[in-house]
Amino acid sequence: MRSTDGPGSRTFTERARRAQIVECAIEVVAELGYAQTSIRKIAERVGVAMSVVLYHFTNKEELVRAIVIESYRNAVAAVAPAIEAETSAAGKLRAYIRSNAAFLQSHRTQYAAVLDIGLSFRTAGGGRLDQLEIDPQLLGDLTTLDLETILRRGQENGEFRTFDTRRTAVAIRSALNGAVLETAQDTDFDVLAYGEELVTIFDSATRRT
Amino acid sequence: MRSTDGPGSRTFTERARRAQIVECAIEVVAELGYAQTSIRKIAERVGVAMSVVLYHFTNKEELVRAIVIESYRNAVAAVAPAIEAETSAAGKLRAYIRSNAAFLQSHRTQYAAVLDIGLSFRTAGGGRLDQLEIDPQLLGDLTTLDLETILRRGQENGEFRTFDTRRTAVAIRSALNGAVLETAQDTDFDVLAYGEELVTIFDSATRRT
Amino acid sequence: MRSTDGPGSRTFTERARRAQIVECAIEVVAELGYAQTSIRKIAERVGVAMSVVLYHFTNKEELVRAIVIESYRNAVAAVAPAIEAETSAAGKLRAYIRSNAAFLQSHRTQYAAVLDIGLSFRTAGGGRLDQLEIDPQLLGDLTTLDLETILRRGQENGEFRTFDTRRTAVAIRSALNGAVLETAQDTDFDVLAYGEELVTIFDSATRRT
Amino acid sequence: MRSTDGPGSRTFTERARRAQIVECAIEVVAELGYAQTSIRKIAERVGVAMSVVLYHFTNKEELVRAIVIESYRNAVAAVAPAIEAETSAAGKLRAYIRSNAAFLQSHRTQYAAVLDIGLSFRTAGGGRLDQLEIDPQLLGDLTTLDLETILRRGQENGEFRTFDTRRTAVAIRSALNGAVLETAQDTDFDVLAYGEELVTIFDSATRRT
DNA sequence: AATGAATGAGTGTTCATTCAT
DNA sequence: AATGAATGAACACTCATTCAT
Repeated sequence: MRSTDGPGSRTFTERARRAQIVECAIEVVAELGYAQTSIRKIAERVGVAMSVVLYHFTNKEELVRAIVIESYRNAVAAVAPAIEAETSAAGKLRAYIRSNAAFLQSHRTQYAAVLDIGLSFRTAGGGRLDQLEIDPQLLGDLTTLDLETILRRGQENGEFRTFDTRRTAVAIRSALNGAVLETAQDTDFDVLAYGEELVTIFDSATRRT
Repeated sequence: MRSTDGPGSRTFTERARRAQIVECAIEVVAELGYAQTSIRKIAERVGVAMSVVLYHFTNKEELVRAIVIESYRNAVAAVAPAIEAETSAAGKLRAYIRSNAAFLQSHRTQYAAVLDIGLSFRTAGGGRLDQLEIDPQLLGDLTTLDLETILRRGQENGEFRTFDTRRTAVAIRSALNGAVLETAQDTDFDVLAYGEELVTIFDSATRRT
Repeated sequence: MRSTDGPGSRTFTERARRAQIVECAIEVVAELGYAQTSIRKIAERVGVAMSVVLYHFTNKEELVRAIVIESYRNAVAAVAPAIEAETSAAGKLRAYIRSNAAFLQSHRTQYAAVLDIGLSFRTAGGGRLDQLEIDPQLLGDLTTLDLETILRRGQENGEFRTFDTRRTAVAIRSALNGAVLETAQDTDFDVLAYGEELVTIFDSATRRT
Repeated sequence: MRSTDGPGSRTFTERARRAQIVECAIEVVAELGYAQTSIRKIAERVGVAMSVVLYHFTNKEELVRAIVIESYRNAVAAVAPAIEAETSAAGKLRAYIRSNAAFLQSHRTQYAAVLDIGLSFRTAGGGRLDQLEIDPQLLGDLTTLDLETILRRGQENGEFRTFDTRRTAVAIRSALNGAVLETAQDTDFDVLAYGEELVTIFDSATRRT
């Protein structure tokens, strides 16, 4: 079993088990928080021995990597089409925010888990999630999803006014992430309405006056 | 030593040690993340035996509570005057964002630690940080700091247009918090400039058109 | 390893290890007293890492439960046949005392350990041994062993005179337990002779005059 | 402060504090059990700092010794007069059992505590309570209280029949101790009635037929 | 492909004891 | 006479990881 190889190198059974474990791991993290999640608890939910999880993933780090990749791909699959369906930069920005909010609401569990991992995870050396060095190929084509690119194109074609794209992109992503934390504390928080609020806010912040 | 008493009931030595421990704890959390922070590591940084920390704080929870209180008070002390110096709602909003950004830059470590605790901390019963039941008196007067109040007053006196104050407040706070995560990944991230960007964004999002 | 399952669900290795640990635990308790017994010390005697003990027993409470069950079963196996071999109530009473004394002498260590546990053990909630909620099935059929029943039957069939069965049963059991404490202080104490003395005492205390 | 000296070498204040600490210690042991009793908890009940307890007693062992002595003296004071009031050996035996039962009921707490200590306590070297080497002088004149002596004298003057005095004395004391354990489990247990039962039992076991 | 057994490092926490004041 | 501060040893327990089967 060589878990660093691509998915193609694995048998059907192996792929199925890995998927099952990743799925359960996401559930456990979402329920208990990453800090309280242990390999044993994940194995218990899957219904196998703890060592089975490590047989398929060698490392906890490896498992985390798999969770992140899987979640990213789900998010991309949900968000990308909506963005691609729009032609204008403003449309793409609105679609980005709305589809993220929608995905966040429908995949609340998964989103919360990944966000928690993103915040809590540290490598043995203390490094954060981005030190995980995930092969970009595994995440699919992210260009349409890159917020900064959307903003820059909007400026280039004159739809948007002048502002710092990097910082504005950070603001938008942070505001979206904030919804997850808010729902964690207040389960009645209306994420879709929040998304609309963000659309309004960033629309007026970006459009030519 | 009764850690539930007010600070006044403690000796000079005790107060000094507690302050020292809290300070080191903040550093450790900021460096390693809350999940990787242990009482032993904190004690090592202070240069005392682990049991000394527990002599002064009874609990890990007690220590966390002290960290949060200390940090909150610092933040309030840094942010409140700037807000109070402004009279208009728009001015208060700008002051809120700018002074938060400034504090965030100068107290990067502390802010990151508290944010991490706020995200990762769970009580023994699984409760989050707000279940910590901190005596509000210890945090000082927070009314001038309440973002939602600022927004509502601005709407009432006609400075701001109509929008949902709750959701907008969440967006502003989330955007500010996002800066912490961004600086964690990119130490060159210019927080003050980011603050200015947020001022512009939320100014145009709130002002009457 | 699921220690709540019956013994049948365990592998040979597991059963052997558990038995070995229980055996060593009894020795340590008998030697040092329950209060001074730690999992680490037990593990040391077994010759394994402390975590091995917890791998097999989950809890200290779980281990205590296993000790009690094991000892009880041994005692029942040693005492019950002698009682059942007798037909008269007086005969059963004599057999009860004698076989208990005999078992006590041959299993001095074990008996002392269980008695100590019975006296010192407290659950996390402060409950005593009887709060351990041991499945009665694991202890075997205890009806023939119930002292009060023996006494009552003897009264019903006219062998015994009138007396309070509950209180007399307590006296008999207490007197037997006392032998354990006595041997702990005086290793030369002749338990069998003590048993004969008790037989005489309680014979003359129960028989029709 | 020299705690090994007699009581005469202490000031009034010192003696008062010691008495207070011993009293509280007995209460704590009776409530929580000896194993759960710590010096800190005792100090808390007294209302002083933990170090005060150790200032007065140097050792935990020293404190235990004081508890045992104090309790013994109380018991002697309660039991001895009743025995001395009787002239016959049979009378003394009855008085011994009855006054012990009565003391046990009225000083349930204290008796339970001392019994618990007697069972749980071990010196640093693993020795039991009797290794504490308590100066017999501190306990007062115990000859009238010695059960074996009473039994032997009864045999010598022809009141009692022949039996082993040592073993019978053990049986009587064990039966009395059993009442403490029984009340610990069943608070409704009628100790005085139990005492009467023991009187009957050991009367018929000792008297000439 | 799966697993049971074992392990050592680590966790928070309690405790009796020492010592300077 | 009393105490606050500190400490190291011990405690039960959790965890990711290794390995033989």
